[in-house]
Amino acid sequence: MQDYLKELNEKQREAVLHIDGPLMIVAGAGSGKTKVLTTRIAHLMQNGVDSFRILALTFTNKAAAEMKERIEKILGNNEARNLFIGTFHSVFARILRGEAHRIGYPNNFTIYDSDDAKTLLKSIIKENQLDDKIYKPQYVYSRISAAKNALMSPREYLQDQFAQQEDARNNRPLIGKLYGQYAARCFKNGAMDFDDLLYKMHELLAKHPEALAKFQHRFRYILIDEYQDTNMAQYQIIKLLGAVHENICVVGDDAQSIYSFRGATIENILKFQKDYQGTKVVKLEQNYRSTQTILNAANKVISINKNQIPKKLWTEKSEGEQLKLVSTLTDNDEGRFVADAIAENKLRNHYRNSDFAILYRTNAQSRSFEESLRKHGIAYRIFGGLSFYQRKEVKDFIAYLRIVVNPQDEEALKRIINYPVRGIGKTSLDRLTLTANESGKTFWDVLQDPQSAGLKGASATTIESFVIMIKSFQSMLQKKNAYEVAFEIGKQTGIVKSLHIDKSVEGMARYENIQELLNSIKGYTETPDEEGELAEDKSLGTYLQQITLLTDADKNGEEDQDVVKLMTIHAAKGLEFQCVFAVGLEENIFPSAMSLYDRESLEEERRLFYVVITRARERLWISFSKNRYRFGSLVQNDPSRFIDEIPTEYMDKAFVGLAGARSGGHSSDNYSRTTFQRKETITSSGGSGLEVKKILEEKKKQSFNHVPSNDFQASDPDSIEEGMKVEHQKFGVGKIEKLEGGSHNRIATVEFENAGSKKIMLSFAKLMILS
DNA sequence: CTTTACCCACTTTTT
DNA sequence: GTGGGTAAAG
Repeated sequence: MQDYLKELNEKQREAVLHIDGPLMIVAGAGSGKTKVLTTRIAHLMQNGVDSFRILALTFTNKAAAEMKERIEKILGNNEARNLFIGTFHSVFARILRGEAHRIGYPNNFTIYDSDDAKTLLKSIIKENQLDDKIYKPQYVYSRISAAKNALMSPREYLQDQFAQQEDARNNRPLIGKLYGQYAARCFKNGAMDFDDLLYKMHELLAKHPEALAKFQHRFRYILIDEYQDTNMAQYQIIKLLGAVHENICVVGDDAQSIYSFRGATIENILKFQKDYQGTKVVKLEQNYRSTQTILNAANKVISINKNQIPKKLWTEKSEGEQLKLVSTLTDNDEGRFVADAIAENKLRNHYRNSDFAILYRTNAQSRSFEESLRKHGIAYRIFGGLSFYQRKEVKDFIAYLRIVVNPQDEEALKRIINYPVRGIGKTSLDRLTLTANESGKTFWDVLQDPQSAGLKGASATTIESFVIMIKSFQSMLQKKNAYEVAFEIGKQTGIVKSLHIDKSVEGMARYENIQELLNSIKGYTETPDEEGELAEDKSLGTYLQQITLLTDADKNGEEDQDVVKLMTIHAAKGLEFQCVFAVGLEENIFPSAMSLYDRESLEEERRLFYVVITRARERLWISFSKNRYRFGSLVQNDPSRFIDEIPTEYMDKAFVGLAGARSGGHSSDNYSRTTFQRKETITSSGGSGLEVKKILEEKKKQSFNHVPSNDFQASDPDSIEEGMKVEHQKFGVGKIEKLEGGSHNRIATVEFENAGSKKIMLSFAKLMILS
């Protein structure tokens, strides 16, 4: 038996050894899914399958890169380079780059990211003289996206009763019309949006038998990661590609399906067996990641969902620590708690920064953690959010490159026609657009002849010189490489110079970003071609298509840095960490306010909760805050309903204070209540930075740094009386000032020597009577 | 045509 | 708190 097979358990081996015919692997969280996938590919190659004939599709560039790397390791040679591994979007973009002419697109088509798409939609909405408060670009875009993901053309959309009714009911009956105009404009601009990469790929295969045959032949073995996240379009493409040989292997976990908002449907995983007769099904249920306790909690939570493939994760690992439930008064306190806990656990349990992850529901929640980590001097990195290539200055610069490659690209043109300011204003622009739309010419064509749009004098001449400049860049492309052209653009437009002069903090950051962009182009042009890449070249066009599909999370090379990682739960899927902070567990945030009204989306939120729990190997904190700033004003939320779904036996509630008490009535479960509230003393005191720091340090001491005495033992709460001297595990020594309330929820006001005055619920707090 | 000053809507999650 | 869009002033 080959070495690589010895490292697998029985089930995993079963999956790897299956070579021909459809295979579905139901892989629970942490069950070694990537290992199986990579080992199976290596095994195929060991058994004589040509590496050029294997296609593996993932959802993130990172997952693809990791797979490639691991296969290389198993094989110990360069054969893995020939594999076709990538995201759905990047693989299809690459294929379309070679085949686009068949469907009437230029091969150097532009890829619109969602910003470009929304900008274009906005102008179309305006042109139709519709109110963009009713026809919100975002909303229209998501409707169009849904249509494309369901492989519905504009014409079909207009004929589809369900879609029409839906739009009529929402008082937006013209979406179908907008969809048609949008698609036409994209086509005219030589541009595809993200969804088009799937939609057009399907069109290519469905309408062009010779192309279909070519790729059916080329890809003898197809593997798909995260199958539960595929949508209709992806499903149909795979079906077409695999129709002849049916050597399709899908890996998925219905419990981790969290992308239905993007058109993903669990249906795909559920109907796989029906579509492919004789599918072999392998279930991977042994978890190699988390402790027993974490797994128990996760199993319990997910069992509440109705729709799922039954499975039960188990582990040989030890029980481990309880989950720690934390409540704080404000979001800033939450940030401080997490930073404190990281500092403490690094010392006490010898963790490194990189062992920690802070995972939240929305990107906007990162702020308080950034602040507190910075104050503690703990290195961190935020993943997600705005990608480098989406920053304004970078996009502006890239717009020039886009024009040079594809002058039909109207969005890019409009973006930079007056950047830097050269005196082509709104009035001229409107005229040009109007003329272009009326004559059916492209925007670029109209620019060639500004007089035809009724422009004369200064505006006409500036446009003429703009066109000449762009044309000179285009001709440069013949003789010079991408980097040299980009450099010239930066120089001749004056962009680089003007950013260099700007000495404000933002200005300097922008300058650096442009330099980084130039460096990245340089790096790209100078890296030699990889062997076996299909239709791969080092042109500017390829570069542009690639970077549009890049996310911030994909930035490589910085992975081994010892930093705390901050990201959304979505972004954390597929990753694991020793210690995880699941933060912001509050109603309206997690579960999100948008998901509260139907079972389906609430179950998806619960799967998201399942995902965050199962990211943790050893320790897991779950935190919520009573108050939180949103849009600059304070809002209050109840603790998330999901907290109640974890059995109390798995939870340590030592960090839950009065601050977390429910205000609503549906509390079924009491949290232990050691008081954990602190008054905000430093908010707007206007003191110097140094003073603020001092106060912060003082506060830190007060709240966490008391080490309980060795013989600490909680006394019977009923025997506590006013005036007694007591010790608290966290707050230290204090004196009982006052007792209130009845026998079951007596509240004591305690004056602590170091921590100030606290209100404490006696039935839950652990106090030891000293005298 | 460009700059400035206010106003508002904005927060799910991403290739 | 922010960023983008609009209206009025320069």
